[in-house]
Amino acid sequence: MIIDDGWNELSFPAVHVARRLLGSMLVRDVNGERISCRIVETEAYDQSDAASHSFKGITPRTEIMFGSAGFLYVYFTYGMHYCCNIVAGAVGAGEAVLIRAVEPLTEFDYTVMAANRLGRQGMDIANGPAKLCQALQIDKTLNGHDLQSAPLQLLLQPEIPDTDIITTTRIGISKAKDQPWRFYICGNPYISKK
DNA sequence: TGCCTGATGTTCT
DNA sequence: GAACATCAGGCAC
Repeated sequence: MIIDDGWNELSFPAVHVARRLLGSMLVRDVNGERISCRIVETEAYDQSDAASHSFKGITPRTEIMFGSAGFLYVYFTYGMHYCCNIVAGAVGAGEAVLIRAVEPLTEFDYTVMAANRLGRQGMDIANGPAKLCQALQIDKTLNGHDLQSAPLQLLLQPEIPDTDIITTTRIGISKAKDQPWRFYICGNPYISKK
């Protein structure tokens, strides 16, 4: 099923896809409820990148990253957090885009996400890769999930103008820190703090 | 506001 | 056995 004519763009390089995904929507069905949110911050990773899980080649964990674009790569980190990526690039390229922050679209979405975050309030309910996974109840059971289908769908939206996108170096990593591969929507209050 | 630290499981060497 | 694409709480200033 083709949701959007732009879907094929996901097989472009991760740096392109990371920008393209800004403003797109994620729709999550969980516990009989539907949460909709907008992607406002991303980071690109590819195989040439020492900070990327794919840097050392295919392992049982990273094989999803080397698969088809448009699938979800979920990994567990720091013993207590999940982070989610959208696979990008050609098959075998080992590229992905880390979703760092989303914003709820409606009051209802905000309420459900805040509840998933154990009642946390304000702008920090999903402004971090582990936070948004908690808010949207994304865990390893969704690793390898096709984002064209429920219970988690990616809906591509018209491209955000370059003038509204801020590009910076990535945060929260120890290797390849200088790559300017973090992107967020200018002025959005839901992005990460660092 | 900013720094420090504890919590914790998976992955890889 | 160490590293890790993190987060939240506590403390000093």
